[in-house]
Amino acid sequence: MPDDHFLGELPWLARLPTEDRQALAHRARLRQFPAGTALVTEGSVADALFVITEGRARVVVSSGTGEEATLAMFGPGEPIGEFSIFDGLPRSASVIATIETTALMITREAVIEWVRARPDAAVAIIETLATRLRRTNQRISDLSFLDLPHRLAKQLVTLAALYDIEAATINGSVRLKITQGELASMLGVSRESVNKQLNVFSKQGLITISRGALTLDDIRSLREFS
Amino acid sequence: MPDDHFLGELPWLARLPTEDRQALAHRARLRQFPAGTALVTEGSVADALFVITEGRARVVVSSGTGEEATLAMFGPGEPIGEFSIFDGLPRSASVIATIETTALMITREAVIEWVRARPDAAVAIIETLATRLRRTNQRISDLSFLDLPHRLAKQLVTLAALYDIEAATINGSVRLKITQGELASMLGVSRESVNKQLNVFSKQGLITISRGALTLDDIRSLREFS
DNA sequence: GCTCGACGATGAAGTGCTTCACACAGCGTG
DNA sequence: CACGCTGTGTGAAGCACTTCATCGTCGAGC
Repeated sequence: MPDDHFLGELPWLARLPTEDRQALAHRARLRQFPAGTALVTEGSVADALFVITEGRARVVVSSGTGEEATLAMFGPGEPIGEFSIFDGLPRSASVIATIETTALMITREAVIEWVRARPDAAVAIIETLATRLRRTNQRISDLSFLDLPHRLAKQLVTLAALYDIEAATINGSVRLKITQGELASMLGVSRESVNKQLNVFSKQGLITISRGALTLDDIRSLREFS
Repeated sequence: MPDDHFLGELPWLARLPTEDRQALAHRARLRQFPAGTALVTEGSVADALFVITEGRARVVVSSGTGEEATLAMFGPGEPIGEFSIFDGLPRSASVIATIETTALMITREAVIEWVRARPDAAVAIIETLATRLRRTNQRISDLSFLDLPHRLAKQLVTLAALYDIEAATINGSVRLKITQGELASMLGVSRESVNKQLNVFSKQGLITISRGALTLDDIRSLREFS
């Protein structure tokens, strides 16, 4: 049985009584997703909610012509697919594990039933949706106000904060396991542009580039640049 | 006292029992906002939720350098500031009435108290947040996949659908009361670019341009173009 | 062990949008 | 009525990013 301890650590559930969390944990099943596989696929009907326990996943939409844009990145503790659960509409995006990922899966009926009986839980969910909406709005304003160099710097700093929890933080520098193509998809620009700007940062000594990964050497400078 | 009838017509409240709606209406106060005035201002603390009864408002964020981007447009029936109410964080954007607008104002405490006692209401709010999140995500993917002409066409069609409810729909054509500058701010491009593309549409006979307004003459063509 | 695909690097050419500069029309107001 | 403000119209120049083309490199799989 999936541990209730984990659910207890989630900020958005922490203040609920233990018995409530247990009731939810009771109905959850732990599932594994190898890197590159989809937790949910665009267009399908929402039949479950996921909570990542380990790993990382990205939310992607794809255009008609095969391009894809990354809407968000999720790490441990973050719920996925909350809203498709509630409004019953087909999933508006796919969620793909970028690395080996495990997630708690809770069926739609279980969640709805659980929430209906617990107003406080509903408020908790409203809050997560609220912060998500804030983030998304922030992204839109970034897209319209900031140029590539600043968006890239900001994204790197944000990712660093996300990774910080688990990834190796050696001597103030953070290593991000991410490809330039993935970054491009997050920023809404071409892979080549990302590459060129990364090399600029690299020459400034802010980062070092390696295959499939980046090391942020001077996060402070990156942050104040962004 | 603000009418409960109006609340009853809101899709996201319609299925609640009348007494619940009345309880909410009881705590609401009707307020007027002349065109150009702010219902809420960026950075302030959220102390109330608004539901537009008449008029229209746009959600704007402003960059440091005075530019502004429009995140969303809201018409009658749509709740504003739901999430700042719940997460307690300062408002992340301003909401400005584009035309004379009246809205029901309900204090933060009243809403929270009301929701806590009504799980179904919470679910209703979750649903509105969900659809809003969908819209926002859609916007991001539009921003990264579509160029100006297509985004513009799409925006016009969307606005037409919004206005359709109330505005004059004469002979299949819809008149939008909006300036080119406002459109530019919604699309994240310059006013000049919007102007040029509008003239292209105009020469194609799809729209006619007038001061402070547009008339969509061939919505079907616009829609299939977008 | 060799091939193939994914990833990174880089330059040249093209383009979509911006910025700037200005001109003009409608409309409210002193 | 003249003035100013707001909104529209338009061209020239600039630039940020794209597209295309090519190359090197690493790692995985037959």
